[in-house]
Amino acid sequence: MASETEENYIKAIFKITEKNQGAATTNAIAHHLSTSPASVTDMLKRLSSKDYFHYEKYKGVYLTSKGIDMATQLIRKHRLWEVFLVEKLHFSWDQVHDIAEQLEHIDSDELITRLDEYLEHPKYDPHGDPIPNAEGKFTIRNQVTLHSLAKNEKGTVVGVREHDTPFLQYLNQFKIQLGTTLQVIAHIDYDHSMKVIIDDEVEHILSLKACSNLFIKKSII
Amino acid sequence: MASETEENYIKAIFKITEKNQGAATTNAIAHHLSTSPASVTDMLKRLSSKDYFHYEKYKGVYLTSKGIDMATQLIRKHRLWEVFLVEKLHFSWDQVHDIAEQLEHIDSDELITRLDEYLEHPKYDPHGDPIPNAEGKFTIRNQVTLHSLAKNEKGTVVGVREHDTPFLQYLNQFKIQLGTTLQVIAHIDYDHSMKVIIDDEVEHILSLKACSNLFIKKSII
DNA sequence: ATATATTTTTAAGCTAGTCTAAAAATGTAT
DNA sequence: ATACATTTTTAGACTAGCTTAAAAATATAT
Repeated sequence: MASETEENYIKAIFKITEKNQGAATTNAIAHHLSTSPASVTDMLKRLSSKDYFHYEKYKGVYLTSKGIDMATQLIRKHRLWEVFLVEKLHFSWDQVHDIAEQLEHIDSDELITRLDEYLEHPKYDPHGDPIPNAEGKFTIRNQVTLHSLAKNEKGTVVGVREHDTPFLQYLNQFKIQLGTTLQVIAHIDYDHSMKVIIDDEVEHILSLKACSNLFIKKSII
Repeated sequence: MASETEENYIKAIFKITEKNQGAATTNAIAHHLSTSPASVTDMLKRLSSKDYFHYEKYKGVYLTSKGIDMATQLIRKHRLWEVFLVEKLHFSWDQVHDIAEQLEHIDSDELITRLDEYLEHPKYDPHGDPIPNAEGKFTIRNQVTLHSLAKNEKGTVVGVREHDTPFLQYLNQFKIQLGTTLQVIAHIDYDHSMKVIIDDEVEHILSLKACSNLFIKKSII
């Protein structure tokens, strides 16, 4: 059985390669796990016998299918727990990450099977991220960033790119959550911010940063 | 923050002293945690600076009120998770111990507060053990062992002394669970087993061992 | 009270995971 | 192509937690 640390390394490598296309570098892993590059090198060497990834000195690392499987199951567990925390225990979407980070390491297949069933097989977590099924398959969805919408185009919030508390609380403040409808009033050239109507009611200006981190499903108008 | 190992030591000491009246010995702790006596001595020495217990060479160990608080909170978390697993995820009472053993180490006060509320503040876990409230107070109940009931006396199953799977499955086989009513037909002198009527329907013979591990709330007849 | 058995502690050493500091390799700019 | 900057690896050392084997202390039986 893999240790918690081991699992965190595999998940970090998965997330980095997913974002960067190409091998996960020592520095990137160290940064992701808030540890030193020396510790990472050390760990990569020690774990490379377990066939979760290929490691060659100075070349970074990429997961084998065994490693991808493990990472996918961890993501499944993390996201199911997040659904539980929000849907059943009424946490808000900015409070659940750290707790799910612990819960994802609980070791019981039966538990996850039953939790998934209890939650009625959710396809997306409270941030709109897809939850892989027991076979590791993600449900892909048509989505674009708010920023890419043209003037007058309309859509529904289906996800957020970043999960950090400040961003989520910024959205809370505008009452923007999953399912909120947004319509573009204007692109402001000066700073690339956008004027939008939220839920057909109030008008607000959202920053470039916020607009590129909001995932939207376009409405057919 | 206390490590998982540390928490397990404190809980072990609590359970041993609770059962034995008096200090928890090195051997007893080692046995409880399936580790060597040498490891225990080592750990007791290292942890004794943290004020969870008093330690004197060759004298065993007993918890301070700080240690008792920690143990009580751990027991609270364990038992609340067991209720969740049985009530919400429909595990049976013989399947939940190992999973709760992991879940009890999740570190979040808010999580436990909300879980307790979600479960509607249960007073007892699926084995009939009392769940301490947030202040650490246990709800005591009038109970006796089945073995102590006299001929013709009647009562309701409210708890089990041992939680091991074989015993719980032995009870499943007779459809004995929390709430089941039992009436004593006869004490059998030869081996101290008992003849009982289960839920006013079927008659069975239960062994001495089983009878001393079943907690009963007597009915007023 | 002495011998024997049991319990506890000490000593030495192992693994997982971490660190800092220095050395080596790689990448980049002129 | 050389010099400089960055990244990665190596080396040595630390902590938490564990082990076995032997020594010391305590308990028990005659």
